Amino acid sequence: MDIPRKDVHNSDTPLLCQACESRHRGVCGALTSDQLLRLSKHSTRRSVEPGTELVGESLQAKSYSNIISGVVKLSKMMADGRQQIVGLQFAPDFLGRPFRAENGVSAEAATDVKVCSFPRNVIERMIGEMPELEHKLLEQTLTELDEARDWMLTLGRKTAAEKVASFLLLISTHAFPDNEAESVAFDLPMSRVDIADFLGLTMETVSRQLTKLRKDNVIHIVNNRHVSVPDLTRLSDRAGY
Amino acid sequence: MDIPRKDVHNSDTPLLCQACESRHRGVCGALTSDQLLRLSKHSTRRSVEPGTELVGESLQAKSYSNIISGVVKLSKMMADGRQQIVGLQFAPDFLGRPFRAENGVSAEAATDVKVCSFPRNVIERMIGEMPELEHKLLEQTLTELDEARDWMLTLGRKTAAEKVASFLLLISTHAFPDNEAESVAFDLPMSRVDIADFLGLTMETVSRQLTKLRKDNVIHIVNNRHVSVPDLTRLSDRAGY
DNA sequence: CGGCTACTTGATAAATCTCAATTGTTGTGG
DNA sequence: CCACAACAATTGAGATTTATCAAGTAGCCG
Repeated sequence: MDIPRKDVHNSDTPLLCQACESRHRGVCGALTSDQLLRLSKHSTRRSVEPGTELVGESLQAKSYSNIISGVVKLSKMMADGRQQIVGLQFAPDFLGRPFRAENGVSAEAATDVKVCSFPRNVIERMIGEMPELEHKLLEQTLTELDEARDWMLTLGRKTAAEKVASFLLLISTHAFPDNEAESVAFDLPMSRVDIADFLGLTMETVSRQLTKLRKDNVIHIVNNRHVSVPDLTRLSDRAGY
Repeated sequence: MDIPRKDVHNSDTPLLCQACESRHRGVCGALTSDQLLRLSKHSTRRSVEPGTELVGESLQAKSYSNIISGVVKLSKMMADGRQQIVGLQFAPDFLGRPFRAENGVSAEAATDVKVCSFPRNVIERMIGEMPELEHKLLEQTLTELDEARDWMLTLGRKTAAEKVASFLLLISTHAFPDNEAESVAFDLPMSRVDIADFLGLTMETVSRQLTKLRKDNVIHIVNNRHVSVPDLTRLSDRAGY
């Protein structure tokens, strides 16, 4: 995106952060240059491929991350293998559960993902010292709670057709948060199986509903992943709003 | 209820709060006597009947509440009347969404409910001044998010039989948070229709699944509302855990 | 081009919903 | 205390939606 501008007045902002697309968004937006410097001493950036587990059993418990780009899926699994995706996270969301062991939620990269990670103890210390940081976290958590509850309505009360339309609408709005136009186009960040696991359906049902939307010209699909929506209002109607 | 007891050592704790069953739980646990005093100057207690709307269009936007006793259901409704209950709240939960207009969630007393309410602006000012209060809110919000995600798994992936068992288990554990015994008995806080709206089912399906659990001696029901569970492990098995 | 995987499509089965009738519970007035 | 009305819950039969199982097709990568 933006190339970092030289800024003498901010020469103490860490280089890594100057180049970060999320510098002013997400939790880092709450930090001063000094604080960023402290944090960046312990931060590491990495890019991961789709399918990489970011929180689970492996490398998670000791670190928190900011999502810089890409989509992360949060999911839960039952003993017999049934799976439910309980949330999608986009940049600049914060990844990781402060003050608590993860509650059986695992996080996995859905697309190529870039994250900036910090050790758990550094973050927790800073949270204790900086009310503003905790405030940002509360805001994000409240947003996630709203989204979770919206999705509960989708899972519990919508038909398969409405669910699939709701999913497409969700991706439309999150891919371009301030899109005002009536049409959009995007790549689906996940497979039919993942979509089914997010909607509480089977892959086949998802596929059939996509076909129906396609036949009704509500959407166009090329190469299975690329979707264009000529009229968001019509999609929204199909989603039950 | 209780008549406030005189307590010389806490003579500066407001009488109202001394008598409050939730004094040391929930968000008030974060407050000192001084702070409680300030808050209690503006607080009002009331008891409401089942069905009373606590947050919605009416008396909500300007106040927050602590639940002192009873069960509150949070729900969402679609334009055509389909309804989904997206959460249940028990004492000493905090009721109301700080820093934000309610996101289409309405709160209604499921049982007889007692609440202690505060004006919005007083709470928001205190939150700004007291990091500890915000921390408590973050903790509660994280807990609610965990519960919402657990329920998403139930809504999306469990069978009707597992859903009904999950509901009974949820009530069992929340009615007696630190029950260690293997059996419990309680009154259901809501009707079959409400249970169906919580589980994303119809009333008839809920009824049939309760009958099945009853015939299998996993539960006993008297007068439609009173349930006893002789063996929580068996119920838990039925819930898919 | 060939092989692998993801996706689509079709036929059938299973779960859940809908509609309708019946039973049970609670509260009221005599 | 009983009879009755009003409401809540159960039960049954049939319709509908979605899942399951089984091919078949398309896109992707060597």
